[in-house]
Amino acid sequence: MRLATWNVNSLKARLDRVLAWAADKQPDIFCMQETKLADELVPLLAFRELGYEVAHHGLGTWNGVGIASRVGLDEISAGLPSEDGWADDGGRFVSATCAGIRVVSIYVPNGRVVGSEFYIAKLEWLARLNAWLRQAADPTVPMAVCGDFNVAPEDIDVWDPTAVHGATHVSPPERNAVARMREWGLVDVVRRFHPESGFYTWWDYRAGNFHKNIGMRIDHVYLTEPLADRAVAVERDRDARKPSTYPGIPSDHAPLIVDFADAESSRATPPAAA
DNA sequence: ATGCCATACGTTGTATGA
Repeated sequence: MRLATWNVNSLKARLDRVLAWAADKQPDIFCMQETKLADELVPLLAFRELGYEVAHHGLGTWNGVGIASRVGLDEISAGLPSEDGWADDGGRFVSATCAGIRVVSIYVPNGRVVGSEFYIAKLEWLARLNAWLRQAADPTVPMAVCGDFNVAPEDIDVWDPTAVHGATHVSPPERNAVARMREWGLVDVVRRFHPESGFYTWWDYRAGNFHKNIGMRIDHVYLTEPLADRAVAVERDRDARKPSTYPGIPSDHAPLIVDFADAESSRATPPAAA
């Protein structure tokens, strides 16, 4: 079972590349962010040709998140709910159950500049996500929260912690919010498999930053323990960030891929050979 | 390293991103 997540930076502009990549990498569950599409403009037929159903939440122009699955797509929920009835209607949260896994695709607000109204809104959104975890989710149930968190959890996740524009993505309140997600019971599975520094998922388009590895690790796959225990490999597909590998211009983000052992294969006693 | 790029919207520019 293969799970992937990718900030595609416009599914409209990136469609050929995304489809070619999916056909090549064959994710069973494929979370996308920044589709920049309204729900009715999602190219469902193109995904269906590859065997995927798609759940999507987006208003168009900005944001937009989706989950493509070829292992079932049930209990679709769009928008981040909260106790007071507030829900994200900006296209930043969609969830569905796929092959017994609760899958969540998120696009956390950017925040722009520390202290700005956008930064406050980012912290509020992350607080609501934490509240949703504690109210509506269960750390003993297989769940994957995937997407563009717009937070680099540690200094090793950014090329220069002092140089980040406006100091967002690295500020203590943002990092604390993501730490609270881990404290609740989510595992940073990419870190578990790749403790090295400089394992980035985003590089600015400008100034050759990709080739100089001037970037940040801001896209994440956070798993509850029962699912993290099944993970056998984690790949960050740096090739997908290169112009030459797939059709069209690359996104400024690289995809993450997590491979899992089948639920049955973790049994203590393997099935008898046929 | 305050944008040299890329996107959307819409029209030769502005807003946004991280």
